[in-house]
Amino acid sequence: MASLGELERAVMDLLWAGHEAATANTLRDMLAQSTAAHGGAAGHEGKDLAVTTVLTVLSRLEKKGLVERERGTRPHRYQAVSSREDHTAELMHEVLGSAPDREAVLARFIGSVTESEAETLRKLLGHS
Amino acid sequence: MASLGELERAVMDLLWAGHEAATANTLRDMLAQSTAAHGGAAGHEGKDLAVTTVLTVLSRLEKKGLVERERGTRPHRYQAVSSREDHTAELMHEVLGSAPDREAVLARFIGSVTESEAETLRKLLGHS
DNA sequence: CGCTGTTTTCTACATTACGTAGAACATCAA
DNA sequence: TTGATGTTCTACGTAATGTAGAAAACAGCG
Repeated sequence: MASLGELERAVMDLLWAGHEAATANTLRDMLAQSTAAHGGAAGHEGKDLAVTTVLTVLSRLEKKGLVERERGTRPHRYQAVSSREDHTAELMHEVLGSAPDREAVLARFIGSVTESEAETLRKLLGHS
Repeated sequence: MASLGELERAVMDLLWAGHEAATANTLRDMLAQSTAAHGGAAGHEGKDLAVTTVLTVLSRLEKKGLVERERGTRPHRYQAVSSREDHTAELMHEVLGSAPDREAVLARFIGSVTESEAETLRKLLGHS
């Protein structure tokens, strides 16, 4: 119960990137720009959406518990409930928990982590 | 591109459990039994499905690359392409890879791992 | 207070994934 | 060839998602 559609993900990416709360209009504009300036080939084309579309998506994300809004201000301001890192880590735990033999999964998982990441993990696990 | 429906998951669970290749009929029977004998409360009720239903699901799983079939034998025999552990670990990597700052995600991830799992990880990461 | 521009909510439709299975086609043994 | 058994095609219902117009709620200005 945590998969996102393409547009939903694009919106979350924006909310996660600019760490402040944003309005639907702001987000619509950002989605329209969506600079292909990454130097990469892939990437979302500049979608030119209606504000209502963005609002619908935001409502759905709110219902999913990923976004919360300030209702006080007039153009409501939206922000991610948790950071991208927290959310991703949570997702990883969900996936991990879906298997009976968690430790076996971890073994496979560790097997294909980059050395730098392995180093990070060693540090994090060091204490105790 | 890796989320499974309820029935798809049930089928994969069977294929992962009994490590041998199975026929659609066998799987249909297994799904019908689906012993509530786990002692647990939850669990899938004994679904009594048509064989074609199982075949459809198996085809879809094959298209998703999760299942492969022997076409030689007459009742085709189906089996999981990779073990549940491998598949789950792969999923975890997909999730992890979806974030820009992988190491930050790992930090959060490690933060909420059980002690026994942490121990496992230390062992696995032990030798530099 | 009523009008108008802005913002939000309701309602709606298209597309796709998935559960489900009948109809039609393929195959093999007798 | 025929019948039993197995597989593929086709199809429909439901839910999620992308998309947005219509309608309602508001806030400031005469």
